[in-house]
Amino acid sequence: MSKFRETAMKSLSGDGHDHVSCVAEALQRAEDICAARGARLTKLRRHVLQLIWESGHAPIGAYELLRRLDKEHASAVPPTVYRALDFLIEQGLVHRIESLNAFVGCASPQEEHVGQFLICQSCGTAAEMNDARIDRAIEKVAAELGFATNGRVIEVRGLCPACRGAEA
Amino acid sequence: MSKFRETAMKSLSGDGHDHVSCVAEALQRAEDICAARGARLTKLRRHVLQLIWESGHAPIGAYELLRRLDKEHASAVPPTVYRALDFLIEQGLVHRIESLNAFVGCASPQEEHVGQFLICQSCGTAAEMNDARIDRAIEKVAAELGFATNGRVIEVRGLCPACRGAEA
DNA sequence: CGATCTATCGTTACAGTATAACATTATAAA
DNA sequence: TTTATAATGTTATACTGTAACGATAGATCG
Repeated sequence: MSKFRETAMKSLSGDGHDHVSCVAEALQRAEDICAARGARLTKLRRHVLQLIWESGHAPIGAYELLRRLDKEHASAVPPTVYRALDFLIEQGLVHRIESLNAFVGCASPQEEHVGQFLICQSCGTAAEMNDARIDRAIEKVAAELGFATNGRVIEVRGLCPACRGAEA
Repeated sequence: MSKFRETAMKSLSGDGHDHVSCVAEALQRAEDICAARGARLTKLRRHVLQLIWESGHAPIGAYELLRRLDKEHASAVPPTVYRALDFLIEQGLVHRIESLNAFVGCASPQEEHVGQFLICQSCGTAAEMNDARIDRAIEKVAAELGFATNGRVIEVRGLCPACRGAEA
């Protein structure tokens, strides 16, 4: 398994990637984190989080979530999903990918971090780098200009190892 | 003048910032670049570019451009402005700010670069860093993961020196 | 020059993304 | 229980972006 895939699919089970367990683990982590904070991971919010993870490490749009939610939640409308997303993002369980208007599960919700993503243009997989060297480089340049940072968007497009190999 | 302002307002005239000249210089640069390439900077495209620069180093949305364009161009509709933006971006004269759905004039359209922005949440000013150290850090991490990069979004939110000072 | 080809622009319609505002229900706290 | 607060339901609408096709204007070539 490539380092890219390892990074994208952090909660891997052994060598392959058992995505069913991966989703289950992500949901369990979310339960634990919310319980510890007294935040309410309601049925609806949990369902949205599950759909995000079931998208398989590829960012998914709000309206696609809405379509999938609709199957078991007839009253779902845009505010339904956007409010759930607001909560999940606030709790650090989900990241928004600005360049795609889409959402992806956070790989390490327990740790403080901004999101730094590598996004494959072919398969759609997004891997969270969260590399301190990149953070430091940015902080350094910002500091040199007297700029106080307060959040950032780091989204790198390109091709993951698997899709590079598969090219004609 | 702070380094941030110097960076944001690269074509500064002396110590202060003569924005009228700044806009004129940006338009002249664009004329030159397009002429050299045989690209057609039409009246419409030039007008949109001018409106972007007249926004004063703060990113401006497509529909706000449309409203301003409308005053002298009654037939303007969304495709009018989006097509002009497509051209300007393709020519490297304008950058899109993904996290704001907005557009800003490129500070150095002659040089090859991706856009790296510091964006003040208070005054809206966007400064282009284009720092090679940040590029290198990102390329390094991507390479370690076997990821071939092909474009990126680097947008740092925060407070510029002037707005930090002005805080209560 | 006139015919032709292509890029640009006009025009209509619509798709996709996101939020405001207020009513209702469920949960927690007193 | 009563009360307060958080969450959800509901309707409507705002904002952002594109598809598709026709009309026009500039370039190219005989």
